[in-house]
This record gives sequence, C-alpha cells and structure tokens, in this order.
Amino acid sequence: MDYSFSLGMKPSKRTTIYDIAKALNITPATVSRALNGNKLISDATKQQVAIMAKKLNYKHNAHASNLRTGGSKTIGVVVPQITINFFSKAIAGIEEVASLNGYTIIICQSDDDFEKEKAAVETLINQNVACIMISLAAGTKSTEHLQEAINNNVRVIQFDRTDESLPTDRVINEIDNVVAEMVQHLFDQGYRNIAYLAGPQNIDIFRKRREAFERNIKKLGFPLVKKNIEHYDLDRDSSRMAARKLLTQKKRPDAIFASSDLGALGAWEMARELGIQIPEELAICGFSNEFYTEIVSPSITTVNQFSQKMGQVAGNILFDSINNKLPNSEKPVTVIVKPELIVRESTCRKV
Amino acid sequence: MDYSFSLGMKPSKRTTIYDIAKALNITPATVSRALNGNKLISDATKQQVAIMAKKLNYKHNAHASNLRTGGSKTIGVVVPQITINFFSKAIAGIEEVASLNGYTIIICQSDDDFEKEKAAVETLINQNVACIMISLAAGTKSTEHLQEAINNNVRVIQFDRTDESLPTDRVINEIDNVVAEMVQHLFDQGYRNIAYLAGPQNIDIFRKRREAFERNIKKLGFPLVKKNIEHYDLDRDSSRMAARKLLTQKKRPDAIFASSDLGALGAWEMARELGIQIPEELAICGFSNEFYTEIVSPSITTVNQFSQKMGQVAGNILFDSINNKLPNSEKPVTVIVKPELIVRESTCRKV
DNA sequence: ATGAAAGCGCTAACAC
DNA sequence: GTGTTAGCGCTTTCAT
Repeated sequence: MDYSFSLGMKPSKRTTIYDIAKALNITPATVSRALNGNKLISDATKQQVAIMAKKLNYKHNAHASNLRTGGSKTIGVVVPQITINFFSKAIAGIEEVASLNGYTIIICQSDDDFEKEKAAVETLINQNVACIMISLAAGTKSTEHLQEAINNNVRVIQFDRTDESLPTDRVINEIDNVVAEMVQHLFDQGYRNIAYLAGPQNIDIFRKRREAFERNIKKLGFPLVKKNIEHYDLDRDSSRMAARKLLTQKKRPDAIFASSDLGALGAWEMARELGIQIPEELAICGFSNEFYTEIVSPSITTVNQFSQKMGQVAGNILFDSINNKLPNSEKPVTVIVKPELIVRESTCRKV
Repeated sequence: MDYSFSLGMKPSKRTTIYDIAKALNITPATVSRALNGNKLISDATKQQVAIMAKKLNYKHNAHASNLRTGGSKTIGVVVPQITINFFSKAIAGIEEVASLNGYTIIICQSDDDFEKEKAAVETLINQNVACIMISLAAGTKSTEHLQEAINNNVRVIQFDRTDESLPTDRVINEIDNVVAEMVQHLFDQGYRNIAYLAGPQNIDIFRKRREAFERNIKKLGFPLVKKNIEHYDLDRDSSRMAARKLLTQKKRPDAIFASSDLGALGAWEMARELGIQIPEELAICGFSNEFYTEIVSPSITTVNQFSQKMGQVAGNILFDSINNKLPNSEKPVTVIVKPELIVRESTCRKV
C-alpha cells in the first residue's frame, strides 16, 4: 500500500489514464471515453473507471486534453481595472455563467494602457482561450490586436467600452432613453441650467453619453452652453477640479449631470466645500449606481447599469453559440441591456 | 502570397515551430531554443527566427509547452467574492506581480460555499497551475482539498482568511496591536461601554479579531459584558439587525466596534434610524477601509488592511521562491502585513 | 551551434 | 462496446 499521500509527500508522477487502464486491463482510449461520458461505453466500465480513477487519485490533465483538441474551456477577460466595482461585478457575472458551463476564466488588467492590453490579448491567444471578453482600455488606439485574436480562432466579445468598428458580439447599455429620462427628470424638478461632466471622449460610451446629453438638452429647447460642459479624467481629484470650474462660473449651473458616479461624487464634494446646498441649489446625478451613491447624504441619483447582468449576458452569448442554441446567423450580435434610472435625494427639490 | 489574414478569414491552422523551421531550413528544436532565448543559439539564427515568427504570425502554444514541461505559468486565485473590494484589490495586487513575471491568473469564486471551493481547487489542479492563492470560504470545513493540491505538486498560499492548521505560506494582517490601538483610541475619546459586532466565528480572522477585542477590553480593566457582543453574517441587513439589538438594550453601549466595515455601516445606519448622534452619543468603527467609510458623513474610523499589498506579497513569496531568492528553508513562511488605524469623525467626540 | 528523436497525456478516426 | 494507432506542438537529452 502506498502511504505517500497520507504522509503528505509529493508523488513522483501524476496518475494518468494509462495507469487506470493498466489497473483495469482495458485500454487508455476506453478510459478516456468512460471519463468523458461517451455513450458507447457500458455503464459497468464507466463505473469501474470512475472508482479506479478515484482510488488512484487521478486528475484530468487539461493541457494534454487542450493540446489534443486544439481548444480549451477557458475564457479570457480583459478589463481596465478589476477594482472598479462595475468591472468586478461584470467579471462576477461572467464567472458565474462560465463556471456553470465548466469553463474557467483568466483575468487580465489593462490599466487603461494600450500596450498592456495588447500584451494581455497576446497571452490569451497563446493560452488558446475559447473567447476573449474585453472592455477596452482608455488608451486603446486600434483593434488590430483583437482582429489578430479572431484570426487565431479566438472569439471576441466586447462589453461596455466597445469599438463599433470591430464586428464582434457586443454587450452594451442602452444610452439615449435613460439619458433622456434623466434630463427630463431634472427639468421636472425645476432645474433649468444643466451642466455636464464629460469623461474621456476617446472612450465610446463616454462620448455617446455626452452626445445623448446634448441631444436631449436641445430637445427641451435649452441652448447648449459650451461653458457648461467640462471634461475630467476618471479619477476623483480631476472630477473635483472640473466641478469647481463649473461651480465658480458667473452663471452657475443649477444641476450637474456627471458621466460617472465618481464624477458625481467629485461634484458632490465640491458643492459641499463651496457651501452649495444639494438639492436646493444644485442637483447632482451620475452613472453606474456605485455602492456609495446610495449611502451618502444626500444620496445621489444615478443609473443602474446592471453590470453583473452584462457579464452574464456576455457569457450566455458565448455558450448559446457553443451549444448551437442560436439561430444560424453568422452575424455578430449586439445585446443592449436596458439600464434603470435611480432617483435619489440629490435631484429632488420638489416634495 | 497568403492574404487570408488581411481578408479577415480564419486560417485553417496555426503556425507552429515546424513551419518556421521549414521556412528557414533549420530544425524545430533550434527554433524552440531560439524563441526561448537559449544561450547556445547564435544571434544570427535568433534574429532570423524572430523575424520569420513574426512574418508567419506565429503564436506560442502554451498547452503544448505546458504538457511537455509539466508546469504552467499560471496562478489560480480562489476568493469568496471578487466584488468585495478587499478581494478585488488583493487580486489586483496578485495580478500585478504575476504579470510582471509573465504569469497569468485564473480567478474562481467560492461564494463562501465549501463545495464550490472544492470544485474550484479541483479545476485548478487539472489546469496544472503553479500555485493556488486562496482566501477560504466561510463554509470551508476542512482543508483536504488544499492538501490534495499540494500532493499534486501545486503550491498553496493562503491569504487573509486562512487556516493555520494547514502548513502553507500565508499572508495575513497583524491583528492584536491594531485592535489594541483602536480600543485605546475609543477609551481616550471617553467611551466606556464598548460593544462588539462579531463576524462569522468559523472564519479565522473574525474569531481572532473578537478575541483580540475581548483581551484588550479586559486589559483596560473593563468587564466583558456578554450582551455587548453581537454576531452578524457578512451582509448589511444582518448587521443592521445586530446593531439594533445592541442599541436597544437598557444599558446602551456608547461605542460599537465592528469586525468589518459593512458591520460598521449597518450600525451607522441603525444609529441614524434610532436618532442616536454619532460620535457624541455613539462611536462607530470598522475594519477594511472600504471606500464608503471615507465619504459618508460622519466618516467612519476603520483599519486599512492594505489588501493590494497583501496580494503583491503573496505574489512575491511565490516568485522569490521560484527564482530561488529565498534562503533555502523548506518551512512555510507567514508574512504579516501591518495594518493601519485610520481615525475619522465617527469616533472623535473630543476636540 | 545545431540536429535527431522521443515523449508529455490525451482524444478521435478507424477498425473489429 | 472496445482496441489500435496516430498525432496535437512543444521541449530536451543525447549526439555531432
């Protein structure tokens, strides 16, 4: 009897299907089939194999299997930063669906840097992942690296921060309606001089949000005041400074619509610093429903993007297609997740 | 000439080192060596190979390499929930160091469920990961699955939520001093009836935090009031209910020390609901320095655990050992990361 | 400095 | 229902 395991010693070699085959006097092929649930194999054999596998402490070798089959049950996920709540939730959503389907996920961070993103994609191609799910870095200048992935038989699904010019499946939020709703809500609450805090315009969704804002402001018959649109990088300091610019103008806006919750938070903090009352003198709203928007006081009106659901949807696109549950169209799908306006104290001055 | 790439068509087969070898009239072995920077290969050959590899659009096949070498440049990370800020930061730290060393990370969530954790570890063993970095699920009853990993030549590094009885490298926070500091701080601020909101006691760190609290309360000469210690699960509702129990006693505590920020937040909310003034009538403090503790008003005193650093440290333990930078002791290392008390408004009633 | 050859562990086409 | 055989792409020992 071999006590090496119970003694906590490292075994010299892992058990393979050959060991199982030898022990049962059958061939490795049969063992492989049995372990994979092949229908042709008799239940008796399957049972024996399962028992012996357990007894010999067999572990499936994913590398060998992947090499042989040319694929792998792995999804590569590339996001700017996993510490951003939106992304960690999206990843959680992907992981959920992946795990249900027996897939694992490899995570890479781009840190919003193009070079790091390219390196990550390269690595994932080397890993032969079945699919790359990506939210583009702010610094991404082209999508050649993703085209390269596709050329190498790796499927690509973009989510949230996408590039339309690359024809892949995409999961994005509906923008126009929710922005229209938000602007209308501000109007209904009596705000008439609405400013906008715009994120990095090289990122698709931030550009679209700004455009939707401008469109809807015009729709309400307001003039589009250039000075009422400030840009900020996606950090807190920068948003505070941008908000300060807006709030120290001669004709101070009575509302700030920020393209992200961090932007809204910056404006919120700056308003308090300047002694401006929210929501009486100033409305503030953001985008993403980050946890803190709910618990600050006054709480901040925002938009729930359902990021976890976006991750799940991305996963489902992949697995529906793998399992042929989709109509046989070869065209890329774009799934639009409807976001939800969440009205809170920061924009409600009417009773 | 082959236009298949530029036409966006999927190539029938990936380029291998054989293709490069054939094109250059050398052997695959030489190509492999050249690509891996083998010192015996002439610079001329290396150059040629590099150029041809690029020209033929060669991608290294990690599976084949891993199968051959029996290892993989992959770290498996298992955490309860990646959406918890503490964990996503720790993962970010691990990813940083891993990526610098040419490793990728595979992420699994246990959802605090033992069975899911076991399945995740099993998968990671199958993937032949070099190392599993894990923070145990609340529901984890034994560490056999991790012993199993070790038996299969997979290194294990535990962080934060660890089990001491399993002899692996560990990265944890120093507890006693920071809890002592916190209790002393509360005392200095004049709080004399300090309650404690204790997390799930089957998790190491939550038990240790409670024990440290009790020890330090006694040290200050206070009696240990049983009714002043309430338990809660790690969610918001449960912490609110636990706080309610504490705050509706006849002899209401004048301070609540929560074992997590979520616990502190629950107490904070309940205090407001009951009209109890913070910090005048009640001090509140937590653990982890979650983002919201800083921006609520009054802001919440807490402990910075440096989770991202903990992730980096875990990574460094692995790579220092891989690169033989460690003294040749075979004993597991325990690295203790010193946390930092962050005093904020919620515990300061003195000027 | 490079070539020849074997084999990592698995799967799948083909045979019976 | 099971065996035979070949090979996925790479690395590495041994030879030259």
